[in-house]
Order: sequence, then C-alpha cells, then structure tokens
Amino acid sequence: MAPTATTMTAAAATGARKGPWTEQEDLQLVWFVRLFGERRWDFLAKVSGLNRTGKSCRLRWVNYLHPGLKRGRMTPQEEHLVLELHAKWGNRWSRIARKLPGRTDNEIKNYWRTHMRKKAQERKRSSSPSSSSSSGSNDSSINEPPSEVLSSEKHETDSIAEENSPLISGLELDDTDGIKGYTMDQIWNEIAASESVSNLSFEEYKEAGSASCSMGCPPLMATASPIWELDCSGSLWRMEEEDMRMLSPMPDLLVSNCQQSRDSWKH
DNA sequence: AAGAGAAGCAACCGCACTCGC
DNA sequence: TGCGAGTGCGGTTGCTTCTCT
Repeated sequence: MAPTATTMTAAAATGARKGPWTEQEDLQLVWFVRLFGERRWDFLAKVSGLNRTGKSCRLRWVNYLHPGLKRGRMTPQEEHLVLELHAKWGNRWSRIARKLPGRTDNEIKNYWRTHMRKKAQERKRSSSPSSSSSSGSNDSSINEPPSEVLSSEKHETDSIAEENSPLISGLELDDTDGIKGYTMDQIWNEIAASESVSNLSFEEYKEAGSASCSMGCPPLMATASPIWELDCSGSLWRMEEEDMRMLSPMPDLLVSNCQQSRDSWKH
C-alpha cells in the first residue's frame, strides 16, 4: 500500500511541530484525550490546537501519558518475563508489552536494546578476551540473535513459563510465531552467572517481588501519573467539530493541578 | 572540574494492517 | 471491490543524563 499522508513525513508536510513535548502540550493532550477518548488521533490533534500530528499525539499518549504506566526501573520479575517472552516471540514488542502491565512496547524495546547489548558485550568479553575483531556489528545479534541456539533454550524457557507462570501458561503460544531461535542461552547464562536472583524460580520471583500483588497488578502502579485520576465526563465523540469550538478552555485550576501532579510524578 | 564516552530514553519514520465508505 | 484514512508496530535516531578518567 502506498504511503499515506500521515505516514509520509506528515509532520514535515503539514508543518507540524516535532521534537520533545512541552508540559503545556502534555496538559493539552491529556485534557483532550479525556474529553474525546483515545481515538481519532488526527482529529484530536487538530481540535486540540496542538501543532502535532495525530501520530505524534498517539505516541505521546501511549508511551508517556497513558494512565497506569509504570515508571522507573524494570523489576527482576519484569526482566525475567521480558527475557522469557522475547525468547518465545522475538521482537514482538507490543505483544510482549501486553503481558507486562504498565510497560510500553517502546520501553521494553529500549530496555532490551540497552541491557542486552550490555549482556552481549560482557559475554563477548568473557568468552573471547583475545578476539578484538567482530566489532559492534554484533548489534544485530541483539535484536536478531543467531538462530542455531535457542532450540534447547526454548524448551527450558517454555517449561519455566508453563510450569511456573500462570500468567504465561494461559497464553496462546503460537509455535510459529517468532520462535525462530535466538542465542538466548548465552544471555541466560550471563544472567544466571551474574545475578543472584537467577537462583529463584519464576514463582519465587513473583513472590519475592510482590507479596501484595501478582504480575497482573504491579505494585508500582501507584506511581502512575495522577493526572488521569481527575474526573472527566465520558467520551464526547458524537460532537462535531463545530461544537468543539464551543468547548470551554482548560480550567486554570486543572492546569495547575496537573502541573503539580506531573512535577511530583517526575521526582 | 571538565571532557569523553556510554547508557537511557523519548520521539520519529516508514511499512503494514484494518475498517468504513 | 478498491481506495483512503486511521491506527499499530518495529526499527532507528538523536538528545539528555550518567559515569568514568
């Protein structure tokens, strides 16, 4: 399919703003998303007065402003789960993210890239201290590790998942889905050797990590931005663009509240 | 204290898919 | 049935922050 207006450098084509979002933009976006719901991003971008593409708005919302998002470091349980799921599904980040409440595909992707790169480097260093060749081109092995290894590892992770994790065992695991094989055993070995937590079973992970909460109910959920806790009437999607002009502007009180919330959320 | 390099992360890009007309 | 708008996804880039020397 030919690129659409939205995909073809829409920001450039429309003169829309790019780059980091400002606090004011965030507030505006939150306000209008609460008003209209998480749909029709192009329309929302237009009526909100944000000089952004709908795509940009959606991304900002999904990755940063969405209620329930967890911030901060991955917990050991989450790290473990990411490794397991990546071993099964490969780079299906959104799919993996669905199994980690409060985490976004982008976050998991970033996590994987940085941490697995580190693991790969460490491993390379320990396994072949003399070989200085084969440079950073191994980056590809981070996302697409060689295919020859995982077969045995896959079974191991599968059994972990299926025996120890009700969360995973309930999944519909498509065998043809991204299990082409990865050098996860290398990664796993690294982790097992370097991290004491690896001595725990996945069940123990869960218990240690959240006495009060299972993976489905992350303990850090409370750190999500409180902006969304503000009450707001339901979706107003039936409204026409004409009606939009009649809407009252964002109340000053809301703005200041949101700003305070956001500040405290950041720190 | 300052500079360099590494790490972390937000955001953009382009492709593919879905759905309504 | 074809087309276009809207949306989702994975890959990539580049800026900011951190750490080391």
